[in-house]
Amino acid sequence: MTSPRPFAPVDRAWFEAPVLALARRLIGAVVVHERDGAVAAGRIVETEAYRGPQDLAAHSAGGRRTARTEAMFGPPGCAYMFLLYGTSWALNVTAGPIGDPHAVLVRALEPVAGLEEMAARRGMPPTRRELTNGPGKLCKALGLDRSHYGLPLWQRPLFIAQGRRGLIGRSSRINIDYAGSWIDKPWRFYERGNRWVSVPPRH
DNA sequence: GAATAGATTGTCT
DNA sequence: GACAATCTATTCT
Repeated sequence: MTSPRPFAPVDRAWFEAPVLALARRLIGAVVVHERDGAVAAGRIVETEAYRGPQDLAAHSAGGRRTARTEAMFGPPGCAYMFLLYGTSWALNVTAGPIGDPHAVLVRALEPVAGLEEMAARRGMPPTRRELTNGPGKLCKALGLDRSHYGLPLWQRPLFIAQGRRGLIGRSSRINIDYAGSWIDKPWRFYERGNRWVSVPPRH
């Protein structure tokens, strides 16, 4: 076994794209978290775009700007972390120019490095889909939480690296029943046929 | 495999 | 005090 190829952060300009384009671009890219000399990383296989202030599914709907949503209003390519149901953290990549509260939710990863550490954090074998096939699960596997709020994703210790592109599909978003007609927007992107996608889309 | 209920806490009303 | 871009265990079939 050779040691894993080192991951290189993408350039800051890589994130400068409309939120839907960025959500698509992120499929196949790799999230890398370095801590204490250890690397945990996973290929992104599922994302969702959130485009406030118009999008009622976004936390920034109606231009709501609070301590929680502040990162969405900042520069693109930063981590917007938030807590779900009091139990799970979720990772978003901010998008759009400064002032436009857009973000891309990372919903599922295919583990590519640091498998043993991820398995230990999740308390299960690294071969299980449940290791990283959901927004909360992948944050727990990578060791991400509140402390990563607002970090730029073009530099260590938490960054995006280039990865192999796959065939991309799209569908409506998951678990946003409160969002009226915005439920139906096809703003979820995923890699077709990848077993780590959280909810297998019906085609 | 599908459906259901309970957990648990930061954020906002 | 209510709620949430979810996860897990449990109870069916």
